[in-house]
Amino acid sequence: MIEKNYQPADIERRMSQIWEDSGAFKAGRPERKDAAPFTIVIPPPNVTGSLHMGHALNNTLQDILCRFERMRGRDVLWQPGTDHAGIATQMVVERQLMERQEPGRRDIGRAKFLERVWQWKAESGGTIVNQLKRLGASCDWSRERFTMDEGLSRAVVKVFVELHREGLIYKDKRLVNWDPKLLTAISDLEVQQVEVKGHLWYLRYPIEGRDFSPEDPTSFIVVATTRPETMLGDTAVAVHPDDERYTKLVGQHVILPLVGRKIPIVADDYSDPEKGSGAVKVTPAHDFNDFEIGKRHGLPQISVLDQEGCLSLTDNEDYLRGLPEGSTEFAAEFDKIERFAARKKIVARLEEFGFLERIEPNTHMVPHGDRSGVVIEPYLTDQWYVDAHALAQPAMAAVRSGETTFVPKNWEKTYFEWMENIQPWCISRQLWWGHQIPAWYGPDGKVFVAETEEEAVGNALGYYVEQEVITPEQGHEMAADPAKREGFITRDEDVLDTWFSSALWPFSTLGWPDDTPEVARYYPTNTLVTGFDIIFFWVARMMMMGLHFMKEAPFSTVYIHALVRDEKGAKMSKSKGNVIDPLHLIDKYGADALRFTLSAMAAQGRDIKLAESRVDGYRSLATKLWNACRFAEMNGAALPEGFEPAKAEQSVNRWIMHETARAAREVTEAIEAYRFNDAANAVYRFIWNVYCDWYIELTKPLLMGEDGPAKTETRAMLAYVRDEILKLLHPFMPFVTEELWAVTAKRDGLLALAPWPRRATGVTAEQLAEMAMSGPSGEIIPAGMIIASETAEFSDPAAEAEIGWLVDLLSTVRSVKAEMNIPPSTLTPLVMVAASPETKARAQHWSEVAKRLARLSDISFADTAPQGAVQLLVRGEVVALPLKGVVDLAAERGRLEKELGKADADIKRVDAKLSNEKFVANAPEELVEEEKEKREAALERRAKISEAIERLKQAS
RNA sequence: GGGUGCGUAGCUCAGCGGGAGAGCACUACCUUGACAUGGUAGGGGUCACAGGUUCGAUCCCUGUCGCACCCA
Repeated sequence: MIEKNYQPADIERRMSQIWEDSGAFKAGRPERKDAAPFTIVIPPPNVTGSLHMGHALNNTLQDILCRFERMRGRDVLWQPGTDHAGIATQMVVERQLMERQEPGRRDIGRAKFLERVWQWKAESGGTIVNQLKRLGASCDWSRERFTMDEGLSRAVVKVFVELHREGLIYKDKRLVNWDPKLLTAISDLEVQQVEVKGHLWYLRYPIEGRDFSPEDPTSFIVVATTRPETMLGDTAVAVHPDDERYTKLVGQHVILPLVGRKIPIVADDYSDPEKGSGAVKVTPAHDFNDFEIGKRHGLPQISVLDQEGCLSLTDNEDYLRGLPEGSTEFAAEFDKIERFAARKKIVARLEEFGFLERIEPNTHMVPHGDRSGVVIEPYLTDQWYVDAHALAQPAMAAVRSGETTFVPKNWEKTYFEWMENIQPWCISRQLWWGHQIPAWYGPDGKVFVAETEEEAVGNALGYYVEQEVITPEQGHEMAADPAKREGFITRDEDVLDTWFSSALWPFSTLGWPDDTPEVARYYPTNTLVTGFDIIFFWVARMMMMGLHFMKEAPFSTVYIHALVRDEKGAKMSKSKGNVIDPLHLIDKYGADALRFTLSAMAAQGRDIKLAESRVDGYRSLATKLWNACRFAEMNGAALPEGFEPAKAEQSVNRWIMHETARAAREVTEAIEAYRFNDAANAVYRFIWNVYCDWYIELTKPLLMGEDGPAKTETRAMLAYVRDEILKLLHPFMPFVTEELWAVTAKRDGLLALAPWPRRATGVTAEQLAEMAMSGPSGEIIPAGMIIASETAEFSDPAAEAEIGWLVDLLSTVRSVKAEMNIPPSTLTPLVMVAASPETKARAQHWSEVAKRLARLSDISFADTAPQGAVQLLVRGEVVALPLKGVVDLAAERGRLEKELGKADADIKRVDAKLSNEKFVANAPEELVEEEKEKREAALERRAKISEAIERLKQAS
């Protein structure tokens, strides 16, 4: 029995439980061992995360694909899990310690702190997973993975060691994006460029050998900078080689103000003559561009800041090297001043000595850490790098060759753009939470990389014994006792970038590096579904690692979906306060409504501006379906064993079969092409505008009439189409459909595992039959369901023409009656004028339906329209409503003349085309034919309308 | 500065060479045998602007204006 009201919250809770208990989403179902696998790995959300709209969209689309393919009989693995989110997680736990007024991270030490992180993970790490379940994500939850799992960690170590052995991972001293608050390097992609109203400071650098005077422009060169405090680390001044103002100065030197260092003036293209003074200061240790200039000109790199962004001068050998006498005083005075305070102080000092020419307001982009929010410092440090350039080559080739394709295709351009300009990937992070780098150092700093500590220590001790740094006896002792080697052999403290482990996700989750059956069966995966903002994070890196270690690209299709924005089109962000919480929408409208909304709006290549009213609107679809199913139930809808819908005799039943087949085709093809919005709209239209609006209305007389074969057939068809609808809608609205599936008939299996109305390509009819016959627990499924999957090719143009005529008739009559202001309660007679035998038969057959739906008292036939009747054209034939007395004849004449005008306009337009020689010559033949037919039809219409007007004249 | 995409009904969006559609909102009417979370009928758009290509442009090309995002 179907409940009276549709209550999503209740249904969703129950269905989640049923899916979980039945193991419906488990990959590797025995009865599908011969079926083609379909694999998707979830882009693992941060373990600290909670569901936002982006996740909701991303996972809805993945779920649609998975449920669709599962119903098509494939062995679906949707691999779920989370990533350990190094910085984010560490911050969460540190904050927690602070809030609880417990000792901080550094106080309790690394081991203890990591314990706390794991403890946190056990308590709160499952939030997002549970939220995904609420959304209805049909992942194989039994296979859930975490990037810090033992298995995945082994994969990370193996990959690191192998890449290191191949020279693709190395240690280097380069500039990194340094977060002075979190005290770690961060990735380019974790840096947000923020527009800041700053200044451009114009500084006078005295030219060597001339007497500096602010009054004498020949005694100095002016450089413009947005970061005056870095001037302490300047090692050159650059001018453009073609800039004639400075040609003579190239090769000369300037004396760095305050510091006293002698630095060269070099010619470099980087300097823009149009900007500032045309001369720039070069600080290789504090600016990415300057770093490159420095390399081109062999300049020293002088870092003047410490990890926390304070000036570091007194103990700084690089800084002090080559400075004149007395400069230590300045160093002592400015040492340890925080960078922004230092800026003020340095500018003041420069001004005091006449080195400051002027200050201009200047709006520019300043890098900020997206976690810490502080200004990021380009900072010179030793870090581990992956040779991304080398790994990118096969990754690009795979896309060029079509091994992997992007949908929509234009994202390939973004992918190539990024891959071609890829920089070495800095993978070390100065954090505790993450995969600690498997590298050990000896006393001389020599590095030993190995998969295990034993191996690394063994190698190291062997090496130092051989080098006679230690004796063999010492070596043995140290090997046996970690305490003895402490201080001699030390492990690298740093951990790896979270994305390093995420890059391995498509194969590490399947059990690699072990040789598991899952790796063999499910790799490479089929589709990756992700947002474009993650192309760089994810797609690129998984492609690199997948190709390098598995020799095959990790997925054949990358579907890039839109960003979900607020209804005004702004990106949702906490700071803007425009975030729409998907869980709030789920609570309010149900997960099904949210999912349907997101899919209906997921047009390719376009962002989703989400308005809550749309969700509300699509909830109505669930309600509508609910009530349609109630109607079917109340009217004895039942699918008898052996029912063959294709053999239905009633034209309305043949028509709905025709429409069902069409809908199934549309939905299937749209999902196959990742046109989720088209698929959603097709199923929406079919349910509401075909099944509910017409089929149910047209069959009411049959269903409520006397028992007989026609009624039996209609009851069967009502149930049959309902079931097909439940299937077609299931990927979009899994909860309500699964519930209705369960309550509308005695079923032998879940809807989630029922066969799709159209056969999957690559699955034979035999395979399908086999799958259909043995349900989840081996039970037998009625034959009707097998037929269901076979009849989707059904087509019946005759039935379509008949019902089409009926629909036109009813719509036209209703429209005119409304226009004439005839109250719906007034029943009026209808006269078919000079009806063809076919029309006459149809009219007789459908008279009861027509009378009810168009509020008619009677249908009769005549050779001519009665005097003073309203005359209508339905598919080329005249239908009259004798409304003499009810109708204002003048108004009716006005209406007809308007119609006549329309017909005339149509004829004129078509004539204009057809009389255009160029059109007839150039347009496709069938189009010209079409136009001719249009002309004929319009002429005929015009004649009938004229006739009607004549008749009306006679009446008045 | 470079790139990508977008300006279509009051709002949110489809469509994309052959006289424009949906949902919501709006108007009128309807407690008709599932559904008022409903039904029926309707109003509403020089498809941002200006050129060009074409027999024909909302759709293709160029430019302008406006908006958004990405990368410097």
